[in-house]
Amino acid sequence: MKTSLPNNSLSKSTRPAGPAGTASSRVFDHLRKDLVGGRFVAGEKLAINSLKERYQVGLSPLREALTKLAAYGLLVQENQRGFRVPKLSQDELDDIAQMRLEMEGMALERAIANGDSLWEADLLAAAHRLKRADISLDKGEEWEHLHTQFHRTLVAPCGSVWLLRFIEQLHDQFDRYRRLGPKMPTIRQELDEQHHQLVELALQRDTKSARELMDDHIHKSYEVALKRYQAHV
Amino acid sequence: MKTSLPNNSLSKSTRPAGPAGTASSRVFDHLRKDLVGGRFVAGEKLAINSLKERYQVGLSPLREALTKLAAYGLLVQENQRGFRVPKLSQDELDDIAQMRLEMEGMALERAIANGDSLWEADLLAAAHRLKRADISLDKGEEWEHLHTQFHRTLVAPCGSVWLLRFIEQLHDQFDRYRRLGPKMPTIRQELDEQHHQLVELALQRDTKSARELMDDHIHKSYEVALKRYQAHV
DNA sequence: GTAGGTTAAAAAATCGATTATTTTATCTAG
DNA sequence: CTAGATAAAATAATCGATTTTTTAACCTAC
Repeated sequence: MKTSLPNNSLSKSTRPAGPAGTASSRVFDHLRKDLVGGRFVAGEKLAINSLKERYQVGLSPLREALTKLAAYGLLVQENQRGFRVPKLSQDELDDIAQMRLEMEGMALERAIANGDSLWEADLLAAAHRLKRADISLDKGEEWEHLHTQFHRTLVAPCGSVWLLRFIEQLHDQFDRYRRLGPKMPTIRQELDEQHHQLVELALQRDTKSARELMDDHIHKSYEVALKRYQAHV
Repeated sequence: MKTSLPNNSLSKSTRPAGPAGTASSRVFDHLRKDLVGGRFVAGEKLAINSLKERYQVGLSPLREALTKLAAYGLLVQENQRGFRVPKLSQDELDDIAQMRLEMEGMALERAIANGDSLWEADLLAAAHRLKRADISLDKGEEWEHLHTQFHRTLVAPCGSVWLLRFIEQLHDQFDRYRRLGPKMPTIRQELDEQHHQLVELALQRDTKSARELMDDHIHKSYEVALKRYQAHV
């Protein structure tokens, strides 16, 4: 039972829906960002007609995007009564964090076992870009994007398409909590320090220490997210 | 960091779309069954217009269902060129099986730790129903449904909504391979034997043995699925 | 006043037709 | 013949209007 590498995903079809994509995929991307970034209040019912204006699309592509987001877990769909933003709860945050612990730990170990020198280069690059964005005052979503990208790169060569897929989904869910409230540069830098240590340990192929650090990293992030959630309620 | 219990899911909104559900959710359920049951050939491009007739719905609900299935991983959507049934590959089968090993093992251990006496009763009932369906000649999808139900019950009290969700998704994916070709009652009974042993070990709270058996069970299923895949190619 | 029922307004879901894009078939120049 | 361009057909995506269902407002009878 060996492991696989590339193949399908939500991504190929829907993510890089830049200027060329369909209306549906563009709204999907946009809404996804907005939901993860906390631009809707948890529990809120979505008024489809205002979304139509907000995102400048017709009903059909909008509904398709909402449907997809519901299947992905960023929305809840109730038959005959539309879509709403999922509520937040500590129980769920705990669940998400614990799953991240298990799955990203597993993925990191495998990535260290499989990753080649191209990966090493990508990793260094991703960490560097992240640090840069950290220093310069963050305009827009730049840091968030690079942060996501860094974690993605870290586990990319784990060899399991499904594991990567689940991890991505969990990240989106986790960020709904972590990104409550305003950004805190102090914490950001503290976590960023760990990012660099992670790269070091990965390059040294020190699986055990890397995993321990990853656990710690997720735990720290969890504490941040939890504080924000509690402050937010 | 404790664990959570109930909450959201794809299920609440979309699964129990019996007679009352929307057209979209009914087609979703139906298509999901058909895809998992292998009634479409892997790689095939779906002709939306024939699906419209086959499932007796209009374009909008049909497209919503297809979109949702793509987000769920049972279809692939390519911008501007519709939907197709994902290809099968041994790499992917290996990936899915390995992920099942990890995740269902984890879930089973947690379920044994958390499950109460109601769970014990449910488990016995589910195993019994499955055995009955096994004996009587299988008309329709009865056995498949009870089998799914059994495995769902087994891990139900694991305490993680997300873990359950991922496992369900992996099961659907796995079944695309396992259910290639005609049903084999012999193998079915052999696996069913393990189901009963699993119940026994779970009731005894013998975590270690239960997990080992679960690993073995998944491994056996994997070999069945692999044989079918190879015969199918 | 309040439970139960009726009606009006709002929202969700679906349909049928239109528009945009891709695919296939056909043509033409080299 | 064949590569590349062009036109026609097929398919995908989107729009606007209609139908269905839910929600809210308003009665009426106890």
